[in-house]
Amino acid sequence: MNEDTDLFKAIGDATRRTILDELTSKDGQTLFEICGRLTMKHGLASSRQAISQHLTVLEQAGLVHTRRQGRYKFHHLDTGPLRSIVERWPIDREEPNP
Amino acid sequence: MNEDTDLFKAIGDATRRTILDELTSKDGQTLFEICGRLTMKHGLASSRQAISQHLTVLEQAGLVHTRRQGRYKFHHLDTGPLRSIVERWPIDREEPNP
DNA sequence: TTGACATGCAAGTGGCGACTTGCATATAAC
DNA sequence: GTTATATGCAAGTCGCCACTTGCATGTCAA
Repeated sequence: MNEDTDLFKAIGDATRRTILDELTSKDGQTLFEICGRLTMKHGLASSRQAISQHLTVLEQAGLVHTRRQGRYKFHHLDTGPLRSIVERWPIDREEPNP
Repeated sequence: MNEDTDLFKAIGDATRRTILDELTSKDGQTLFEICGRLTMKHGLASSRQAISQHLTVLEQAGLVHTRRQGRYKFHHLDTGPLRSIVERWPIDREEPNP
């Protein structure tokens, strides 16, 4: 599976996009913290295992990097791969002023 | 199904991304023209019906607009919806010079 | 009008992916 | 050492989606 496939597959799932939103608002969360905040803030009721698998997919796509510390594993957002989308097709960056 | 779901689902398929590539290099193609060029240039061997269904998905996502003229139907690219991706997460637009 | 061309529609099939379930491992608190 | 905490792994289920198949509709040329 090539890089593009990994990337687009990763952002193709609504729960994974919400996880990216969560890491945008607070970077470096643990799995349990993400689970809790997804339930609280976003009303999602996904199990820990489901979220864990989502994080694995995001990591394979290079959108999330992890850092181990004792029994904790912190997840960090990296939007770098998303730039390839912007560069692939001609996107107008700014709306012209009316 | 909300807008985001349509958009990310649309670009989640490799064949549909190749169609967007094709329309980027030559806009306003008919279904048959797209089929031919996908086979020639990209080595894809998808049937006409499959491509037609892909174009429907792209149109639902707002990435492709169509224009009917007699028995022909021309397909036009619109990258506008892709901007929502750029705006959703903080993407560094430019690499800093080394 | 007859035939060729361009597209549309709808049911059926197969595989991939999201999610669950159950257990395992590792670290830290007591 | 014992228990609780945080995460990992793997098999199984189920629904969705890409693709096919077959036929229908509409347009233009002769």
